[in-house]
Amino acid sequence: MQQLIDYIERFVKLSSETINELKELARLETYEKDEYILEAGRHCNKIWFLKSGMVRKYYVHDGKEITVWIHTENETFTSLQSYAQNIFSEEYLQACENTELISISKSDSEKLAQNAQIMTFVNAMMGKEFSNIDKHSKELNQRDARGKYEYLNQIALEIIKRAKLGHIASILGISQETLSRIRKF
Amino acid sequence: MQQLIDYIERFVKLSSETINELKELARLETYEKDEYILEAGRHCNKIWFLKSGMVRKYYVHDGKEITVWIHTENETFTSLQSYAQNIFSEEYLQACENTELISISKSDSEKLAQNAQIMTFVNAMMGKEFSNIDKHSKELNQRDARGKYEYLNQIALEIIKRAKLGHIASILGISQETLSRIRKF
DNA sequence: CTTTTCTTTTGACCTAAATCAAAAAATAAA
DNA sequence: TTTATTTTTTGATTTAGGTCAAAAGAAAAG
Repeated sequence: MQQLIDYIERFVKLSSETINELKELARLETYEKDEYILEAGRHCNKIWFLKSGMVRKYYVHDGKEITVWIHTENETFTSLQSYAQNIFSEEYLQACENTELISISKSDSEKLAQNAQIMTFVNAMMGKEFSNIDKHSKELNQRDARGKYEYLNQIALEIIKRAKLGHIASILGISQETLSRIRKF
Repeated sequence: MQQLIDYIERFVKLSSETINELKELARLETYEKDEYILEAGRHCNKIWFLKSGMVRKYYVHDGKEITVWIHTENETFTSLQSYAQNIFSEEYLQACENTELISISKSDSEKLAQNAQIMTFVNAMMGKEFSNIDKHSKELNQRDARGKYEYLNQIALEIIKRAKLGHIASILGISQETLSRIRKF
């Protein structure tokens, strides 16, 4: 839990009351490798903080799994469209390794929304998340296969080091054979 | 101005006080074809509502203009990274036609932020904008050239009808020759 | 350990789309 | 209008990266 507090305090200093509130609302969840945190067709009503392990976000298009992103330690994530707009998720969230998460449910986070410190954090986090997606989509849409790989290597080394080749290739929108060839120069 | 109010009321019903507040803060801006609304290297401290005309958002990469998106009537837009994080914009906003905008400056919108109705609208708008970028990046990253064109044709017919071929091709990340060939089947 | 299953690499081939170049069409300017 | 400029189309050629198939390596299961 301290890990989550440290993470939030990189955005905003928390009072001890806020910390206590957080501690009451946050839940520890553990998942085995390959277990689902969220499946498509369900409502996503949580935000998660990744304590340890790795989580893959993907959706299915024409029967093929398209990996959107892979999250590693000390990141927050959710299925944003479903969470923000109360619609069914099109995305799956699956543990790629044994994983520990801290979750805050939507109803609970709405209680926290009364708290200005938490709102500052949530806004900063959302702004950052938004900027990231905006940036990634630009970078990945314009570069060639090697350029995409180098970009990912710069901004998300953990993914490159730990994720499966096929999943990385899918994030980049290239075939895994091409990625394999890029890797050995 | 009524046009902006109608637009907002698609998200949230406004009281007459809120409408009056809005009317005081909002400014009408007009731009000639090719004029800049925002240039890279400057801070973006406004949100705009597009009353009439067309605005292209682009950035420069390796000396080439990369068109990110083109906005048409009844859309709101800003240079989000710059606006949200107070950093220099990497994006240009340029009128593609003679254009009328309604602008609200950041300091003014922070006054409006005291107003719960406005906050509901701002959050809904941001959520929608976010969802759009998220969706577009997925769609455009995975499809082939024809698929990308068909996607844009579905979701943004105005762009297809009114924007220059080269700009559309740039949004899709394909060459304008390829787009020209796709168009005549 | 062996065997089975899953993942990555390698090779051969093919296709979508980029590039280069020039003509045609459309728009703007004189 | 005629001329100049910009935009779009068309053709020829090249190439990055996809697909298919099989081998090699690694991990998991027996």
